[in-house]
Amino acid sequence: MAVCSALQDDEVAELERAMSFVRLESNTSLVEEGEPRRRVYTLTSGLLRLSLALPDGRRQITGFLMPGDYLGLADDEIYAQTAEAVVPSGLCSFSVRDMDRLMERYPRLRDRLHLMTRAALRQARETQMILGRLAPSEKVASFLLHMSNRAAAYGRPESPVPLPMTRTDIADYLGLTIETVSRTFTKLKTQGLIRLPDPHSVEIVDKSRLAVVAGLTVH
Amino acid sequence: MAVCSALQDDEVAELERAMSFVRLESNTSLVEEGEPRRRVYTLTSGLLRLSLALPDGRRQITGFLMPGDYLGLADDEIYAQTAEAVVPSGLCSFSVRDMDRLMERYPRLRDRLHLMTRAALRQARETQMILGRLAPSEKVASFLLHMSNRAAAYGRPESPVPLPMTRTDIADYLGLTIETVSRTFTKLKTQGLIRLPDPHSVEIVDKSRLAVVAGLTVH
DNA sequence: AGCGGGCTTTGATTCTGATCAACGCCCCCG
DNA sequence: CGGGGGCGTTGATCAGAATCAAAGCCCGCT
Repeated sequence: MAVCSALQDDEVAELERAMSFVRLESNTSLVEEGEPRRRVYTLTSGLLRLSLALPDGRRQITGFLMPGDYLGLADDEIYAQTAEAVVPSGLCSFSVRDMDRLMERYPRLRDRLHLMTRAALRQARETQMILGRLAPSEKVASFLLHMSNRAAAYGRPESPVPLPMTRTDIADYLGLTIETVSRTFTKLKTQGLIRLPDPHSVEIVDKSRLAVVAGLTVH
Repeated sequence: MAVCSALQDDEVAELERAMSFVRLESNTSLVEEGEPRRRVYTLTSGLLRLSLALPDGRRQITGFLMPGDYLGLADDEIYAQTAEAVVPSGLCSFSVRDMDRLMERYPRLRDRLHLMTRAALRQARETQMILGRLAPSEKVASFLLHMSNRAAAYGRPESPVPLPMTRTDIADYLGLTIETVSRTFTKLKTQGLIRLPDPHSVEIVDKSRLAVVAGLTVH
């Protein structure tokens, strides 16, 4: 567990006393945007989507949470976004009060969480670039490379990238429609950059050409 | 100065010893994306733009810094984005080393900076929604309301909103072209929601209808 | 006062991605 | 075994933003 890696054994013991487990079914929500923030969570298994909603129902997914990621650290009085399970997921949860106490007591824990918040901010800014300035194929290509890198960071193979989320989720993450996402996958497949054994897994055939499509390298 | 508001008088004194001033002309850069991060800054006067660039020259402005805002807090070894002055600006600067020391010594300073980082993250996520899911008029309308609110937060009038940045900057912030930004301003003017005494100041005539256009209220 | 350049606005056209629509596939369930 | 629904793909059309182009405006400068 990521949270523990910053702690000594005795610290871990105390942390565990303050902690409780949650199990979450697919497509159920853990917290809703606007709810009072009472607990913070860390994902131990599965995948969550974080999203903001507009009054008329439009949705923007701001990110996907993978094991070791935190939820609720950047919010203040109320949660700023909704968190739902993409697949069955497990989480550890702490009351905000306990977590504050723990962070005060264990500077290394606090530092680690702050590092993660800072990384999340840098990530959010990268995403701003993707949303604001990339064409659809570039968006999808960089999404695939990003998911591939994250998988690799968890020691999983970087090539058959599992995409447990739906096309709707991907569209709402990239600021596209599902049709455009689907067509873009097809196009990348036709160009021989990826293979699509099934809709929820993508095999990256030509990573460097995919990086070119992503607009991250000069042509 | 915002940084000082979290400190006692004697703390302020120490802070000031570690600090140095920088003055920045319009359209000059303070730090460049990719440079080693040696100093952190706080803006005391003026306006900065933060941006990311693609190898082919496309640019995404991730935000505008106003007095009291910080620069370089979320980065690690290298700066993740470029910061340039929109208008002549003044900043206080600290070496990363000094700032780390100060944050360690003065928990209230550290907490305040972390709060600002968290707020920046929430802000970046709002911006993701704006970039990914809003139509051009909605983008421009919410940008105007946002600038108006920020002005109000600094005790300035909320209505003639000063927009010192160029149309290009606004376009690169909202993920649009300058033509679309310009046309959208004209449209909002025609609809009687705003007045444009000159290109760099916007008078908000009908705030509530502007909020409707921004997509933030149900029609 | 006249000139030049940067920024903004406006107009005409193009083109891409959204929308509308239909179909296929798969899985669950009766 | 047959039906139905969710999800994904594909196709046709449309709308709107990007692009291409030109002109206006406001400065500072000579």
